Amino acid sequence: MIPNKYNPQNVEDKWYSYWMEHGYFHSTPNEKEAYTIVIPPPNVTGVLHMGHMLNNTIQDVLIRRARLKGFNACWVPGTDHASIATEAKVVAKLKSEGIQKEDLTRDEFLKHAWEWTEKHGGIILDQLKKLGASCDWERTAFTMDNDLSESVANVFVDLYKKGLIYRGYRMVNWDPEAKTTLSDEEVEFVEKQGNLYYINYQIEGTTETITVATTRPETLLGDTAICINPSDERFAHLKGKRVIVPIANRAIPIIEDDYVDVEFGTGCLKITPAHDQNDKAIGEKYGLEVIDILNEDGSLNSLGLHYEGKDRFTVRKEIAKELRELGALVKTEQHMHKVGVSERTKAVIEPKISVQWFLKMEDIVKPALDAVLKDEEIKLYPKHYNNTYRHWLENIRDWNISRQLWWGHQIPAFFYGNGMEDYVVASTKEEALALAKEKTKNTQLTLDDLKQDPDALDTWFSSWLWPISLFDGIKNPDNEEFNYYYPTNDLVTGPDIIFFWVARMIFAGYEFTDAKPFSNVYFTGLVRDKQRRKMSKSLGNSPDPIELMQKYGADGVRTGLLLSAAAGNDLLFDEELCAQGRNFSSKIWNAFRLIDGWGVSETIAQPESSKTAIQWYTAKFQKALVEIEKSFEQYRISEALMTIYKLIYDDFSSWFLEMIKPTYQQPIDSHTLKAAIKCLEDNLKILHPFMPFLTEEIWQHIESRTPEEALIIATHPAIVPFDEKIIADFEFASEIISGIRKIRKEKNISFKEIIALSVLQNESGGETFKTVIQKLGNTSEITTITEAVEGALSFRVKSNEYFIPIAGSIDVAAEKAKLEEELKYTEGFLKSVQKKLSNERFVNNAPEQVIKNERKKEADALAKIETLQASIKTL
RNA sequence: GGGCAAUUAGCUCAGUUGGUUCAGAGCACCUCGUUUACACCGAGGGGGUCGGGGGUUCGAAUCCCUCAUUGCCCACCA
Repeated sequence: MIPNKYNPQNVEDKWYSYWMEHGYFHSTPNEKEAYTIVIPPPNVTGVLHMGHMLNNTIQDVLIRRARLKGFNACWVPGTDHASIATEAKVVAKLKSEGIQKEDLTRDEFLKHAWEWTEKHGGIILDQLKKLGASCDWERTAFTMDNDLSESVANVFVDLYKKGLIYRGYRMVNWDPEAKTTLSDEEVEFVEKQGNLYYINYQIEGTTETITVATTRPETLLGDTAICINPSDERFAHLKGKRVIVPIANRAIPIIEDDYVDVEFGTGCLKITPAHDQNDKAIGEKYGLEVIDILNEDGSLNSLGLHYEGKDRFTVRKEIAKELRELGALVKTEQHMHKVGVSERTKAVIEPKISVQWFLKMEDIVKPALDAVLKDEEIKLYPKHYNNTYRHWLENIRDWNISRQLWWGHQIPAFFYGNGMEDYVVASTKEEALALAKEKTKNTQLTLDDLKQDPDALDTWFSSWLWPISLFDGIKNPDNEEFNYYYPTNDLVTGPDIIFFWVARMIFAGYEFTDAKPFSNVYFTGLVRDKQRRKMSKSLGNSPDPIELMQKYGADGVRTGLLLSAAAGNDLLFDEELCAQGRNFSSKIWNAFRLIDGWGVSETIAQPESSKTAIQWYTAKFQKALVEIEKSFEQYRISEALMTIYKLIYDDFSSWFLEMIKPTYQQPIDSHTLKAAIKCLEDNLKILHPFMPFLTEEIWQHIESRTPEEALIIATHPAIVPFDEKIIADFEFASEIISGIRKIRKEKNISFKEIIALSVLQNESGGETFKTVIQKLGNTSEITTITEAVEGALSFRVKSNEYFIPIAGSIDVAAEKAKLEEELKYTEGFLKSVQKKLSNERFVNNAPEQVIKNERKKEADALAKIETLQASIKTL
């Protein structure tokens, strides 16, 4: 009836459906305390990778544990529309069909995008089900759901009214590939080998030249000044003069500013306000003209003269060539520098001046700083992320929230005229009309006169509301669900989105709800391969999670991942880990089969050894429980799992079951069996968060249970006081058993052969386990003796000496050598202890307890030496 | 250029206020074992001068200084 091998494939789907069917994942507010997690929403069209596996396994462990501990556990799943990423995919797909985005209207494009979303969306959520994720699927959300979209619009309007959102003509990051602006956080810097070009500019009206060093010669067409340091003697005579821009043949002024570093390059800088952040600042300071020479796609416009229509990188090469031909290029040098690229498209970012929407950050971050750093309302794990967090918040700049994209939340600003200021901000077009009428005093305005800003909002401008908007806390802040589930408890995510998402959620929490969005943030590490390389599609080093789960079972993969996921460290993934997880499943399965196979007798008495075994395991289990609790408090989840792993593998299977195991084909007494099943069940409960499928399967095999008795909603074992002494005594006993086993092995004595054991006792230890030692060592009753046994094999535990007489001769010389070695070591040990004790300063300064311990060590060593010497003499 | 973290057994990591059990765990490795839950196993075993150097202390993996290496984050030097 019970299969020999545990087969996850047959079991996992069965239990997942069972749990779903009975609504165990679904949560509604009740009298219990809530425990809430919101999922970091994966990209709607994404597929599951190992990072998701780790992340969501941890969340599921936390949620399942909370459920067992009696909380009303609610894990809200969902997906993110991922503006840039999804739009890029749709554009690429259309392109492959010969359709250009530019040829479509916004509505047509969005129709394609929604089709794409519906086709690919949610795959990842189904994959999470395979993992066992116990999300409340009835709450599944999407950042572009109506409610969530309305929340975004409302928040925009609110911030605008508060004066925190403004429209500004600023230098922003331009992605020529995606043709949109990006926030500073979406730009990453990569080191690239480039050239430093030394270019001569002729001083107007002379033949003299001045040399400028630049990495971007193509921007020379947009130059509107040359800048020198006012204290630079070399150029003193050029002050107030003008230079001719090569190729463009325009005259531009030479200006002076301290900003210029005399040491770098030629000490002379060309100023292109349209294409460089610093140049723009200088340009504004000196009222310089702005000449923007680039198109949206990074090609040159008509101001690029004969280079019009050519890409900026092509122009860079060609312009260098032309300058060389003109004799204006003095030299080029290789130059390593950091180049900003788009986090999404990897295109080199172009600084560009344009009118965009910004969110003022200065005030909004204030409560978020204290919440984490001062009040510890929100705790980050590992804690050192506090530093990163602080640094970012203290140096934050205004957030550019507008994107020149269609896929996303369209900005709720409506233009009624062509002027910069001819707009109103409102969450609906109707409200906008009313506002516009009021503002313009023009009652003739109609809806058709209003044109909504075509831009969409940054994706993160919706996800920062996630923990709030999921419970409708923006539009309807007093609703029951929001009051019940919010603030959420734990957030599990990667440190790579600490700025994008985590920090901004904290801002939003305090700004819109006056409360923290969550209490704890657990940052997982990155999943890498064995060689520490990041997992990536291009390297092909990322295993398919679904295949892994088919091979090792979801429980096996979960366990494998978590076993090596030390808190806050990167995880070096190795398929071997999953094998370890699967082996652990088998081990538990077999332990269950053993117990299940025992016949039971109501009449036979409970052996002493079994009684002891149960007392001991009960204590041991409690001790583990305390450790596990502590590990969870610190989010050391891998340590908690390891504690359970060792408890079940070593203490339960290797020791406990062997202690109580009846002789072959004999029944077990009913007391012991009952207790053993109770122990097994407790094991299943604490393991369930990690290995939900296997544990539920065994749980239901043990006896038939009603849906109300399912393991997933069972009651977690409580921590109660336990007997420390019996645990210590077992340690002693286990050393005796090991000693016996070692001798059996060395001398090739079969385990079936009963041996006699006697002890020369100097200290107590292992007494409680007398019958256990007999059973597991297969020895006769242990006799206490007063003199060493001649011609017997011996071993020592602490200062006790144990003897096993064996038939036939023993190798006296070898035994003697062994004993002498042990003696030598003990004498050395004694010497070091005595040296310590004879040091007056040690005796005077060390705490009493420490000295007492040293004295005990000394006494033990002396006793041991005595027994060793006696044994050697006997030989 | 600034900041943070790490460096302990072949690998991945524990090591809480310096002092029993402080040199540990899991995996890997070696030996033996087809014993009646499990070879996806059992029993036993080997393996580290705690990155280098210096200092504080009776005592340092643990505290201080310094150097080295690695990783991460941040920063407008053309």
